[in-house]
Amino acid sequence: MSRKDILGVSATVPAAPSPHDPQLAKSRTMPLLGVARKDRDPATKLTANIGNALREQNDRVERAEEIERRLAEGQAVIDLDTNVIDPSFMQDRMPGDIDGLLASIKEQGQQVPILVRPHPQQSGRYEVAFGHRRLRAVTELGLAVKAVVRDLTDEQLVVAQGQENNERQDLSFIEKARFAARLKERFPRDVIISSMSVDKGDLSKMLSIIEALPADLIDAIGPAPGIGLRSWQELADLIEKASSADNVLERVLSSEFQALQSADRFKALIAHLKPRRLERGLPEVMASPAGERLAQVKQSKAKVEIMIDRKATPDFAAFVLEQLPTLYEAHRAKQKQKKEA
DNA sequence: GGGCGGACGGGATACCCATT
DNA sequence: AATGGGTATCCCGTCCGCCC
Repeated sequence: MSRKDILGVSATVPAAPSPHDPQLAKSRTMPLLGVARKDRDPATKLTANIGNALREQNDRVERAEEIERRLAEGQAVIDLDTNVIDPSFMQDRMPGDIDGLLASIKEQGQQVPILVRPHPQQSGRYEVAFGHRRLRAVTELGLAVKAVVRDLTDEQLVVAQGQENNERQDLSFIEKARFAARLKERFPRDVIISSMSVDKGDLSKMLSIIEALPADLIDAIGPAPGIGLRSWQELADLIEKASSADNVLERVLSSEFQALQSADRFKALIAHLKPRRLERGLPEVMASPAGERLAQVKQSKAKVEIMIDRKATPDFAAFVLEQLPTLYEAHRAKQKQKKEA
């Protein structure tokens, strides 16, 4: 699968704009430090006694130049004060446990930088494209955060955020689905598909699940790692069919449910909502009058599956197959008789 | 009899395609 | 765009044969 290397920080294809890059040529202000570049012509140098204030200013210019040089080389990782960083306008992850991350950063420092962009409305501030959890951990530890700064459009920001999530693959299905639903409020489907690397069919299902399930119910269940599309779809179907007396949300918020892990909470809810085995119709297991297990029967709207255990009744399966055409003929004859009657 | 490793099957998910 | 369904793949539990 080919992905846009929007970050320009890929190990194999480093983004290294040329010095004539129009992007660089036009950036004569330095958003990283909020200062404008002063041309250091000889006349400036002659004012040797210009005082500490100007010297400090030039120091900042030097540092900004260094940062811009490293940015141009696609490898700039800078330390930023966490107070000047805002979360992405597009939240993706439900609040979760960051203890492991905290311990790792405490021991080894922040190994992987976060990606930020200059805040589109407030100069001197930044917005996170990805690395929200790392930012939280570093903030809790009271450290400066290592960050890569990129000028990103809204679209690029969410694509970057989505791609990072996909590469980590630790976002649960429902978190991805919610992220997709949030993206849908602002972006066309093709942007969402490219951001999240999802199939359009799956995207459609994700969005319908989010529409079908009350937001507070999803919050109460939590991220439910390991629970995928089909399970959530099953829940949405069950919720739709649930009687009004069945106060599902209340049930999930009960202390009994909340004591469980998120995924177990989900499973418990499914078990709670699933109709008990039907009294009517064919039994799940067909048995002979003597109690011998003959076959297992699964029924759905579209089909009936009969599974015969070859070990238990070795010749029975072959016999049934052999008899099917005869049975069908008998069935047709019966239908014919009914019509004529 | 107990322990171990490979084969196997079932369940769940991801990916994909066809149809409406 | 929505929906339904098929296939591939992975994971996990169970079974079975082999060895000690």
